[in-house]
Amino acid sequence: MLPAVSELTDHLGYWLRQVSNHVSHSFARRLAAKEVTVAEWALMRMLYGQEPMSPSRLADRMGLTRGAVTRLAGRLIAKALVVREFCPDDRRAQTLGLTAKGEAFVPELAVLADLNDAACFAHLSEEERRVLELILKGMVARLGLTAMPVD
Amino acid sequence: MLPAVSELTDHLGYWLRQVSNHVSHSFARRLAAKEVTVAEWALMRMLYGQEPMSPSRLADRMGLTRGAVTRLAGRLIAKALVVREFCPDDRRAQTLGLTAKGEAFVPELAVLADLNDAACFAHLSEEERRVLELILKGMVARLGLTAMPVD
DNA sequence: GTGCGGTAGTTTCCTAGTCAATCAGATGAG
DNA sequence: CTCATCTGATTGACTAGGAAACTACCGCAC
Repeated sequence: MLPAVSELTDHLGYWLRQVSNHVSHSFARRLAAKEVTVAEWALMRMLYGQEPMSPSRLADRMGLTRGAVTRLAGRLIAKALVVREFCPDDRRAQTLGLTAKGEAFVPELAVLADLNDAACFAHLSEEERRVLELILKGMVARLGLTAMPVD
Repeated sequence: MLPAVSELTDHLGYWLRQVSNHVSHSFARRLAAKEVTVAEWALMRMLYGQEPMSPSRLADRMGLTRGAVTRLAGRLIAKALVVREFCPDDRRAQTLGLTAKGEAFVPELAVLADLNDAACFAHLSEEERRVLELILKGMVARLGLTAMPVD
């Protein structure tokens, strides 16, 4: 007889992951129609309405390594959505900002984010949404999470 | 003046992802101490206490492609945690099952899963946990999710 | 001014997925 | 029978990220 072992479904983490994955994949599919990935969206949204920002700062905020941001920024620059600018006063440093094209694109993508969230949580009652938000925000505060999740 | 655009933090999906990522990464770190990845754990847990099962079936249940399962199984076979057996009646087909070593390992890893879940949700009240579970399970049912989340 | 430690960004190598092409074997229509 | 078609598994090409080594540069102690 095998030792009894907890079921995967005994864990809240299991259900959380299941739902979170669904929401993210659903969003990824919507973004794909505009040929944008979730990470690209996240970076662009970070820059929207902000002063241009260093890759390191973006890496911190997005919870990515600097290497990942180098590559991600490279892809966005190739699409002419982001510009890299070198700092005159510190020749190591650079700054990333949205191009006009990128800036015009963000509101369009934000609509998809709104739609996705609305669709995914549509069947929850107002009360359920409120409670879920409270619990999740409470956990983030308690766990001391600061970086924005990309993966 | 730029068009106003919803904040990332306006979306429930944002908070969900943040928490879900934390829980998963925390679990991944625990598993790493035993040199196991989350995907490896998931596959082993699928096989525990079951008849050996085809890679295709595992792929369906885990929400991975068959190609991914081929590779994942390869890694577990290399660690002698899983065995591949060829079906005598259909020479295309095979079946994956736990080795004795793999079977003995699962309960040990299940403890880590329990610990992780307990730690991550420790500060929620009994009531909050109950409500969270209800909401998440309701969403899974509503969204018709069946595959187990791995990524 | 020289050199040393720290910092900014890049690059290389690795892991782990996907998708699509492929191979081998089963199966059924004629 | 036999051949087209379907199915199970594998493989190759590609994507995206992490870790750590590497490059270039700043700034400070002396």
